Amino acid sequence: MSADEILALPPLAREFYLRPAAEVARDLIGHAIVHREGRRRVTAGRIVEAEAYLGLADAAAHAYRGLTARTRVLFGPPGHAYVYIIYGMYDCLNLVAEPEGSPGCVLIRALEPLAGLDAMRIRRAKARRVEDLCSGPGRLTAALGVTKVRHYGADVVSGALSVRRLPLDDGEEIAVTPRIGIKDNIDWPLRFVVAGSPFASR
DNA sequence: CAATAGATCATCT
DNA sequence: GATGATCTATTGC
Repeated sequence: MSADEILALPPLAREFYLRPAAEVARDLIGHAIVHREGRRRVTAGRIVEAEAYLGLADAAAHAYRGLTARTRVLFGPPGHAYVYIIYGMYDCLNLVAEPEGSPGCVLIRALEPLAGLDAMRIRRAKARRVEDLCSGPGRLTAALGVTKVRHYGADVVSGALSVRRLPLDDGEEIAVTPRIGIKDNIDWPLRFVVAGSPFASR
């Protein structure tokens, strides 16, 4: 897809995020994450994998232990980016859902690259195949140039980092599984993936 | 192939 | 001071 085509897609409205996190996570599958860096430079990918984190009711969620300096934006209004660093090295991108005060969110786990593949290959020099560019939470942020310092709290409805409307292809199905890499509530079915997508993480 | 170790630091106890 | 919503390289079958 060309940068112009991507930028012509309408952003998802704030009301989209104003629902339970699990619902938002499921409906987010297929839509595009777009990072506009400067006038013509665009990196973008289609969400093929996402997980819901339920906040105060979910021991696996960062917000479970309440409001801290790190989790501040989770408790704020929906449609914003919650970016955190994991294992001292990797930035992970979440989208805040649910009304202000209710800290549900959606972790973006994998993208299918759509635009700016050249920039992605430079930032992810170790990835040999296209399928490896964005197939993991730490990978997609590296590929898109999303970081905590630049994007913590960013408004994804109107800002340089946005989520835009892109329908699922005919025949595509969404599979539901337990979440990955957590220790609590490991059986909750809150991970959503485009069934059979080669761009999902393991 | 699968299993595992090492990298590296913000965050919370 | 311990612990991660991870990724990569390496070892061993």
